[in-house]
Amino acid sequence: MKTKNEISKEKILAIKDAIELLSGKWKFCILHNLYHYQTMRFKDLQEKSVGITPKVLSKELQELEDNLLITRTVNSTKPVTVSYAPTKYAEEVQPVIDALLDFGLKHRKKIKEK
Amino acid sequence: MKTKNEISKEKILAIKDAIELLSGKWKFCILHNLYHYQTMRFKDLQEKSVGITPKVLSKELQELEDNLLITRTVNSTKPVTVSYAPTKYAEEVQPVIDALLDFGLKHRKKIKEK
DNA sequence: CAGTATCCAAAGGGATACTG
DNA sequence: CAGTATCCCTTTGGATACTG
Repeated sequence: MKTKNEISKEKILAIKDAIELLSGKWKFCILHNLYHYQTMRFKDLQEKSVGITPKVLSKELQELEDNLLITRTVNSTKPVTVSYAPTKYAEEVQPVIDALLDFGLKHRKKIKEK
Repeated sequence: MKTKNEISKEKILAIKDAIELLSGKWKFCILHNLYHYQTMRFKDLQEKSVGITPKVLSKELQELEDNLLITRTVNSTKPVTVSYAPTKYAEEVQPVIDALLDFGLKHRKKIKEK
């Protein structure tokens, strides 16, 4: 086995983190909707992400918030409403999405050829 | 809620596929090792992917092969050995890896700041 | 409206042992 | 050597009901 340039443990972890961040069943879908509408309430997200249950939606939103990709704002209305919006920082994931989309489209074609 | 350009169902699926493809706990690690060494045997992969069990390694390799990212070659030695190598097509995932790495590194810094 | 609580089924993955 | 077979635990996520 020949030896080329090694990739560091740090880099492996970084990639794993990035993958994990987008791996939830609905996470990408939520993120996409938020990019699209800019600001949405819990119920809006539930309706757009057809099939998601409140428990799961809540969990995924918390994780996205923990990762600083979205913000959660409580509005003093009656009854109280909550708005979710993508952060400025979330723009940093755009290149990842683009790369995933590009490869994903190619790959679907490729696999169909089999 | 304002309306911008919609993303198609097809695109959403493509992205989901791409994410799923890399989501296995060891898949990226295996792919990385194969890029690095070009060709490895089952046992080599097991040793380099510290902690993986043969059952899981076998499964992940099959999935990568199904997705045309690696090839599996049986060598007529005694005892029989098997070589795994990345395909030419596997180069197409490189931009995805790069984007994931780039974001992942930024993200790890960002999260530490919290 | 925006969640939380509970229960449950399926999938992912580890440990260990075995086989051609 | 290159896997398979079995068992089992943890995680993920769906269904349903309930609360401030």
